[in-house]
Amino acid sequence: MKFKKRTHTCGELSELQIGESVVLNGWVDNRRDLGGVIFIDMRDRYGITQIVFEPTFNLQAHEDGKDLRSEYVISIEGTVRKRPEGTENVLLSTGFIDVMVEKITLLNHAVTPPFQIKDDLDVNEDLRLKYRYLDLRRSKMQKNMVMRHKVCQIARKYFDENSFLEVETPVLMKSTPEGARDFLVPSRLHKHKFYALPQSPQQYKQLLMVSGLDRYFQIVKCFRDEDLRADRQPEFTQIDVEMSFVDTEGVFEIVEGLVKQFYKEIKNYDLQLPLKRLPFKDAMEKYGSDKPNLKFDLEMVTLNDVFAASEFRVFKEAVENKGIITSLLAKGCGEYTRNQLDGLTDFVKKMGAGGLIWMRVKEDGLEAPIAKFLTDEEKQNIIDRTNAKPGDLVFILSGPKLKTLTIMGNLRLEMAKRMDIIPKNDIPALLWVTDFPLFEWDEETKRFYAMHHPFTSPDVDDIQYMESDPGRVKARAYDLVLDGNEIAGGSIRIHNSELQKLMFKALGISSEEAEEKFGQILNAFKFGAPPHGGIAFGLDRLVMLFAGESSIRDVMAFPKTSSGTSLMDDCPSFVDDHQLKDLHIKLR
RNA sequence: GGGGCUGUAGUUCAGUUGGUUAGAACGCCUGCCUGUCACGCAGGAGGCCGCGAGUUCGAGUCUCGUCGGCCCCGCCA
Repeated sequence: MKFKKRTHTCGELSELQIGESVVLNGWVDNRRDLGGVIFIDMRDRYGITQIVFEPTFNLQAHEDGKDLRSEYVISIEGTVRKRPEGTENVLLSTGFIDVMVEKITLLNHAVTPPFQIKDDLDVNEDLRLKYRYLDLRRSKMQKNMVMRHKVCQIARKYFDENSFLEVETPVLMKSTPEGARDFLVPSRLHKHKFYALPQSPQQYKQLLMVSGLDRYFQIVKCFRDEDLRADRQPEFTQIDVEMSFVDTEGVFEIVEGLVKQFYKEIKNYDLQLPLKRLPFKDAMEKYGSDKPNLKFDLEMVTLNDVFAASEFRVFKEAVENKGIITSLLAKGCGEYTRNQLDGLTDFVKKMGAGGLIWMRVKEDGLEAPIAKFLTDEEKQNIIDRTNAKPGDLVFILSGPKLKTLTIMGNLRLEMAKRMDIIPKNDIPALLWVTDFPLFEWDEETKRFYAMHHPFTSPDVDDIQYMESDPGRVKARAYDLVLDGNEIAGGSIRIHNSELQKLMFKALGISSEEAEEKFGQILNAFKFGAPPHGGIAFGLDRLVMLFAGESSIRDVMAFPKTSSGTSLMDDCPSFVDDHQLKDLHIKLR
């Protein structure tokens, strides 16, 4: 089919081109046939231009224009004309001109789409996902794709300017059962053996440091076979970074520079550096989260000392079991009904809390179901420590430390929503969470796991406790948190094979097992590994937050459903028997 | 693995206590209309009420199961 190359896109014509002959290619967006004259909004990625079919201007074009329908693909030749006085559309950048059509070429028909290609139309997400290629025609989705592209380009430019090399790492690699579940790929050439898709290029980027590449980055797909969430997909993209001869400060400096650049170019916002830092312990105790949302002012207060000698059984147990008693002050919520309080009790119980203690603050003190178990001094201390005023509500939770703090942290977020104290402005609440524990105790398997990953360096002062008291060892690990979302995480790594062996030992991994699973990295470290560290951004999450979306699906071109399927191409799917035979796989 | 929400024209939804022929808006089709831009006006087509059992004289509505979607907890080094 013959058609002319476009002279302009649908987003760029203005009064500057009045009188010019132009060619536009694009889609029929909206059609307004007034009988004597037909207006069509012609759409492409760049915008919308109104084209006009008028019989007095061109009789044949007007005849042809009658047959056009939504989403037809067309090429038109015409003349740019200033719109008549009073018919300008100020909502469109091209709204001061029309293109009077002289010739129209129909490039393709289109059946009526399953949903209208409009931004303000509510469509169920499953339908959008099934027809993702149509969903992506909507300008909102195109804006998101453009923003994602911009974030990548800003990162590439920034890293390039700072001497980072973009290096590709393998997608087929060895399975490392520490951490998330791997996606496995069966090997045809090697019977009964499997590749794994990377959860992150962690080991490769460390090996690149051993190679002396000094500064590496990669915008890279990662895969984790875990249950999904609004901000979690089985395959996702990281901006992966690693640097040699740096400590925590060196990583922070580079990352903060990048984040500043993001805000400058995407939000036109001047981010003040350095960013706030908060040790993990404080984050947990004040906000009940390792990714605290500091957009609003609401802090938890630990009350263990207040109840150190309490006779109230619940508190007494918490103190004796080295648990925690934490409180949250809900200002002005003293009038909450019993029904509301029961709802909040259910809320915390669902997360595993034994119950929720609440106290209404009155002029003459505390009113609460548990008041009779507390001394006057304890009551007064609660008021003083939480800074409660009459009309307020105090929540108290007690139990095992991390679990209880986490539940209170969720209650904090819930109360912030109910109290409507989360500002809707664009000012980012960015901070570093630092000093994570190196190890995390797992009740189920009764052993320590690496909280970050097994290559994370311990705090130098804590190495002495790695065997005797692993729980108190702090890691040189850090997360970057934006408005309550973890957008990046990293650490200074171990670069010494002896320390790495000690780490594996502390994790209960035998030297044989370590050799088998991580032999390459232990071996590499013997050959002069430089001190190094790095970080990885969750690109999807970052773009989601920049775009103001609440799901990363809306910033991914072809995402999966929350059960990990693709409604568009219907995967995962069954495969032919001969494929399985090639792979030496028998299904049960 | 657990909890919650959800499924009715192409789309978004309404549908009363279980009761006649399941409605609205948008979209689609036809006709009229020369300055619309959510064009307007007139007319029309369009339904396996996700699927399967059950209760009932009678089920979109009640019960059970099942499939899909969304959100959360666990999980996510």
